[in-house]
Amino acid sequence: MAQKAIQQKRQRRATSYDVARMAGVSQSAVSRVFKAGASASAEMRQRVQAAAKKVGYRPNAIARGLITQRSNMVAVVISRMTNLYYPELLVQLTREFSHHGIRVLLFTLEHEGEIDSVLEQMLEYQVDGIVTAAMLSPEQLALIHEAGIPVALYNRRSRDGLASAVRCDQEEGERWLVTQLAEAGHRRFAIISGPEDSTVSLERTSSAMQKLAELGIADATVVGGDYSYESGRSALAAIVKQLGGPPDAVIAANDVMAIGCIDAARQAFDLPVPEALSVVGFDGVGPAYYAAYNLTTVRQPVERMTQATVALLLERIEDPQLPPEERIFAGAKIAGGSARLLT
Amino acid sequence: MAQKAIQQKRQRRATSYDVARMAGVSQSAVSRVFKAGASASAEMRQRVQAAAKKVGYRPNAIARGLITQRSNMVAVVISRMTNLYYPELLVQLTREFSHHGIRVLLFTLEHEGEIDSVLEQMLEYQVDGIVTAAMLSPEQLALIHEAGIPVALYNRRSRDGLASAVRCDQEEGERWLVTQLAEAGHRRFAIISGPEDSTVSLERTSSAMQKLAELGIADATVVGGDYSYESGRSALAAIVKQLGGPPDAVIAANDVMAIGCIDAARQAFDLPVPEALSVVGFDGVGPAYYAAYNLTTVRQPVERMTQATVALLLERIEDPQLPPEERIFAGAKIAGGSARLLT
DNA sequence: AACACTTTTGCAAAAATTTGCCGGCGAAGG
DNA sequence: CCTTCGCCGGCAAATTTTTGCAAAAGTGTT
Repeated sequence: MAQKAIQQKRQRRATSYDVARMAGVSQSAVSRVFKAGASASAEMRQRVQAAAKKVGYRPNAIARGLITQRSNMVAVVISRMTNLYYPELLVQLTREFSHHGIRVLLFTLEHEGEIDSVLEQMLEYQVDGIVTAAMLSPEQLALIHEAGIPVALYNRRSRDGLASAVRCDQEEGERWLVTQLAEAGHRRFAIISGPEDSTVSLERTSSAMQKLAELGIADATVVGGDYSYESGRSALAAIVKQLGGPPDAVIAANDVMAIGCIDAARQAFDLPVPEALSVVGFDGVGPAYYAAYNLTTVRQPVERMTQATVALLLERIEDPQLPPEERIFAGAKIAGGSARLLT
Repeated sequence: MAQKAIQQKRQRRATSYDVARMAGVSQSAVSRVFKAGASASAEMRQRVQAAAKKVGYRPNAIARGLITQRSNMVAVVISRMTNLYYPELLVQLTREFSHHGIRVLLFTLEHEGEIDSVLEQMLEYQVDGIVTAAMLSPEQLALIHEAGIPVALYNRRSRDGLASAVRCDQEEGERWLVTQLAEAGHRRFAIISGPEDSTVSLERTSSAMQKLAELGIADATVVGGDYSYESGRSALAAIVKQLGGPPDAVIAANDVMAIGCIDAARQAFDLPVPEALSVVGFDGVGPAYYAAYNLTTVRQPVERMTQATVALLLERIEDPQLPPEERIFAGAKIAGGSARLLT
């Protein structure tokens, strides 16, 4: 009743032992040949590499991770929104990390509640570090800190100094936008905010309002959006309704809503932009530069920010004693054409 | 000369042994408690879980992967373009995989050459499967197949039957677009293609040309683009120059170039769209629906496609004997308003 | 040839799990 | 009371590497 051939379910991958046997050396010799700075004679190197090529040997990163206590993986956590508004972020992060021999384990968040399970998973996988563009609670940060894993927050403030942070100076950006608008004579302002649970949106809107107040403009109308195009459109309708007419300027918490607002102004309200209504955004995403919008906005220097994120995290992986650090980048001020400005 | 305190560089994580000692059971008992369907008495389960919580124990996925020969990770390979044009893809893939207890190891490609090193890395990390939205050469596919790792191609044809594939029926989509345009009376056609090394673009343009030929329209002008907004703009200029005037309709290989083309038409050439020029795209990305463009296009059913991708791959991870499969999804036909169509 | 070196290489332990096997134990059946 | 059965839990092997230690081999100097 013997089976014709016992089909191995998955052919065994060649291990360093196989290579060693074939090359007539010890297993540790094989290991040393594949380890960068280890000592091995030219001849042995030769023999081992030949044998390795023949059997298609490749060191097993999992086993290496187990013994060295370094997985060479970092976790990157993004939310749906993050990816939608900075599609480049992931590509750049991944590329930058890979230049340093680090792989990216990706986690995405749909709802806030998911984060605990995601956190659990990251820790199980022994990631060497964590980059997060989503909100972590102080408890969660503490848990990670406890585990001795360095964290870099992307576009979030590090409240309790347990994590490094890289962010764009949104306050300065909003102040610039408001100042420019005010100097050009705009008086009736409306603000379209982002989702309530977005700290990014909160910071942008409150910075704008603060600057408005400083300039003696206190009665800006605020309506809530959710960062989406559609919400930018409907926000303008809500604003017009509340004000009984169009404002002079709309400050949107991101570019996509600003674009929605512009489309609504032109289409639904017959308000030419910027002649009858100025609209400004924030981010500097691709569509902001489309000729139809040519947005007045502040662009985040995503590339420099990701580089800083990676650098900060790698330093702290090398030396866990290093204290957290915060790096703030000025946004690029884009005058654009969606707002009437002086000069 | 003794140091005050030997600072441990990274506090040792608790292992199953620690938990076992604390709970007064064997290490294998701990393992069984954390393994889903394993037998363990209620009392022991209790004790172990209490001890685990106390010391903050978490199973080590790396060690587990080593012994079970399953990393529970899949590699996802995207290129810069992929991410820029389907920012949702990654989020959805990751979410879908995570529902099945699988983590995503992300690899991004900048240049074609990188893929060999990336491939090497994926194999070293013992991924259970691979999803790629970038081109793999037959040799590379063969190499992966050799290693016994199932592959799912996203929006690519599986040429030699070594990999499963999920794709959008671009041919049918382009034929629909061309037919609609022709029936509405357009005669002078221009095509903006994508990058030369994009199989996606190649398929789209050649399908469109083929259908044009079928309808007796043979002399469509083709100019090359690179999928970018800017290239859509300049492509229109090139077309007008070549034709000595505007065509009746432009078929762009993707939405972003279609948008660039529309902006160029309106701004640089004073051609109202769709009155003086019809423009169609492909993909159904976010900006395509902005009121300023309201693109006539074919939308890829990204969500259903990612679900199919994940399902296909998981099946083949469970049972490597399963033959590759190809799943083709019809695109959603969006009549839009950037082209003059009948009805 | 003896000595003091350095470089190379093998041995074996260690990393944290999973899992086959087997013994113990209580319950059920005869 | 003795078997039989099933469940539970311990033992120990296995997974693939890295690396400290020590032996071996090589180099150069007197």
